[in-house]
Amino acid sequence: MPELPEVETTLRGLAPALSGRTVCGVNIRQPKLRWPVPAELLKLLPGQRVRGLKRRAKYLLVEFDHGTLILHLGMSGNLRIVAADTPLKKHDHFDLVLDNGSVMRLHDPRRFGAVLWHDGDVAMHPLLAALGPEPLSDDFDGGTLYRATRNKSSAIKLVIMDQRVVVGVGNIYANEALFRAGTRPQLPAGKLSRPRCERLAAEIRNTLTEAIAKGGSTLRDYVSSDGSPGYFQQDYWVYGRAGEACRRCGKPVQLLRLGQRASFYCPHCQR
DNA sequence: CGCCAGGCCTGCACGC
DNA sequence: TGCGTGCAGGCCTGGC
Repeated sequence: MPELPEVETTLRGLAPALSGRTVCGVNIRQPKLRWPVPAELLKLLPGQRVRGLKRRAKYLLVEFDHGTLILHLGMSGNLRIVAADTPLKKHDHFDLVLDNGSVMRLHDPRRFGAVLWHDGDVAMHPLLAALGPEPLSDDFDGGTLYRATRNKSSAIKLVIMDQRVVVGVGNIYANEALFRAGTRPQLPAGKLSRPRCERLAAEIRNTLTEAIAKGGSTLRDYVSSDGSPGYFQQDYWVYGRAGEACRRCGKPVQLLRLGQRASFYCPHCQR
């Protein structure tokens, strides 16, 4: 499910349901996710109060007094708040049972997601320590992107998807931001001029911001038992549209592979 | 049946 | 010897 906008939307849906609540139980039905779900959570979490919920890149961080629960949705995960008596579905792997009778439930068919625990400064966790700037913060702008791309021969699309350069840009929004910036995904990153870096950085921000705004309209889905992310209903400029007419110029959208990922672009609108 | 899918870590081979 | 780089593989299920 997630790129950054989906994770952010999930965060906003979960925060009011989780903040201030005390955990009264944990269920680990399937410990084999991306990494093993630590069994110590069964002892650690009950009795602890949720201090707050944050996001770093595509990680959701549930802060407790004695540490942080790190959640990642992988390719196919979602988190919902459900009533305690909600019947289990296939691939409902993990529950955080709260003191008000509700449950935060992780559903993840492909099991590329993660549930981890860290005490101490979570920013020092090995998965988080090397992450680059948040794209919607002041730490990321055209200058950041310009410096990160100097002397790089890699395709610009791979560079903006590199979580050390900027976090949260997945395959869909990388394609979309590059279209909006008029830049071909395969262009060697080091060839981008300063103004083109400014433009691309701005379009990354715009693309993600708009996607979050759209996700907000489906927010209720995250705190009820059904619903799907707004995601599938979105109209993309190029993503998934190989061979179809460019929405701007009408010429066919091209497909190529970069770093084993499908990449879509319009040869006329993107240079 | 084979291929594809929104993520991301690891390991290997290569060229400079 | 070291780096940057580009791949392939792996973890999984499900849909076409």
